[in-house]
Amino acid sequence: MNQSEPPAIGTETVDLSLRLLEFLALSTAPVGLSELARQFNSSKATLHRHLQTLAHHGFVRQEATTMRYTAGIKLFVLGERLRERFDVLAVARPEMARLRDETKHAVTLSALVDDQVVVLELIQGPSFVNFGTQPGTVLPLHASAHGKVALAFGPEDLLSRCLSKPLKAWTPHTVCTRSALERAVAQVKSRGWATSPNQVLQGVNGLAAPIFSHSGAYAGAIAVAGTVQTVPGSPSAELVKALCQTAAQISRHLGHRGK
Amino acid sequence: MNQSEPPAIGTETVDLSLRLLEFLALSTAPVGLSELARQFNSSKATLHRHLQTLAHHGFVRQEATTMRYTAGIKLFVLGERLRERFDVLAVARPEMARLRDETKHAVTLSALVDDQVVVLELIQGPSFVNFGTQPGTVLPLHASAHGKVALAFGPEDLLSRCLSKPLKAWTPHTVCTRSALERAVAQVKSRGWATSPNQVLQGVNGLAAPIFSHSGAYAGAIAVAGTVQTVPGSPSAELVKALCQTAAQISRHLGHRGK
DNA sequence: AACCATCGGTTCATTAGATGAACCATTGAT
DNA sequence: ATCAATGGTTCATCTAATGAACCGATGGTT
Repeated sequence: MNQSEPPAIGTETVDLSLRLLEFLALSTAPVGLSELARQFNSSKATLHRHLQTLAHHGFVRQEATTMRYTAGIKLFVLGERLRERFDVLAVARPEMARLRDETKHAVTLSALVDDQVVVLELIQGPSFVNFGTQPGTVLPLHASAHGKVALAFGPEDLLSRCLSKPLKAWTPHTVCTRSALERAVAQVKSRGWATSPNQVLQGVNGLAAPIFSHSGAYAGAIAVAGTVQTVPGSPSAELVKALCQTAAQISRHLGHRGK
Repeated sequence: MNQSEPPAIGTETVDLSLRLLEFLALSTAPVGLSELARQFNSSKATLHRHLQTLAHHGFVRQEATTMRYTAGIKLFVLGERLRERFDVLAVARPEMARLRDETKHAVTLSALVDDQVVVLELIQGPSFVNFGTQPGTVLPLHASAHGKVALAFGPEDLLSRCLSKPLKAWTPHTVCTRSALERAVAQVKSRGWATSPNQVLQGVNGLAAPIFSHSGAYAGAIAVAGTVQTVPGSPSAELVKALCQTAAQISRHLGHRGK
């Protein structure tokens, strides 16, 4: 991440600040000035000024006691604002809650943003085990149920673009050969839903179905999540039906007409 | 926001980019390059380069069709990461869900970050009316139930700092004189909970109670929200009890000992 | 068709301003 | 007492951010 420094598109100064901001947002613990200077092999003076600016805008905050730096609350506040912009969310939420009550599973909603599958909402299951992916998570296209639905029903060229990059094997069971993925996507396309048993994490599974907008374009997906016991790789007809009906209902609310 | 340009702390270039980013995040519609150049009375070339850099990092994205700019998904992704850092949230969530089921009201959780009351989580009520403040919202200290709890149980000097700035009257009923607020906070302190009927919005009310961490420090507050009919300014003893017991339970989970 | 006013984007000479080596003042461990 | 850290600051140097002027497209208006 450091010694290469190949591209640095646009304004270099801003580039540094953004890398700095992202670094702090992803660090779990507060980081000191010198440590940061080392990480970015830049001078302390430079980073100090950058941090000042970031802090002045609330993007970064400095712990009063240790003088170390953390990401600030502004990032969270602005991020939440953005979420609202995905109008799928507003119409999907009540339906997701109903599906949760009906199936007793956690329900997640994803959308495709810049070729990335992003989790927008998680409705927790009634049990106390905290299943499901947190909002903001970016899911792999080839291994998650959400991702495979996106590949099947999203933009035409998404699959080819996905195949142009190496497919990471998250578990020994992850499908990561070109032909196997193509077959899997074809299956998803024909039956209208996707599962991903043991694909990203041993023992967990997702069952996802697509949502379409008024124009017929792919708008996202909803999924129920659980263990391979509760949500098997070959799920019960009732569960599939409940999921697909909810997805269809959301699509209808978005103005999608007919099958 | 433009012609004054008084301070510009730290690196000026970064300052511009951050203002740009925030502007885009708060705009509801995509904005064009020229429009942005006008807003920031800066040249198109400059803004273009800034936008390039922001886009390269995913903080900004350009609509393919209109060429206009919007805030990107990165802001949301990073923001969600931040939320996890507030460990109150993880332990509070199941308790909040229970309180919701028990009281049939929406339940919100707030924390104090840099003297700001920020809503971290909203558990929707069972009804379909979408009450409660969305996560990411910043609440006023003097007018919200969350805020008054923070004033009563948060840092010592918070009240004085709050009083040093003018108190905005959100409604005709908003308490915004120094003495009235001091009295209100004293009352909250003595009885352990706060309400805010008609304080920020006519007809709505909140009922909040504090959460304390293992060290005894103020960790945040939970509140139920509703109309003044369902959550009256003088709420029923049962409702207060349910709220306070839940808050105490969360405090206990955080390691808080005794009263 | 010709016109004009936009739009997003690019070029390049000028100089503002970002940079880092060297510098404090503290702190804590040895 | 020493030493190596820490966060923070200063200032001369020269990188690199800047904006006027430019291009090619687009879309109304006349």
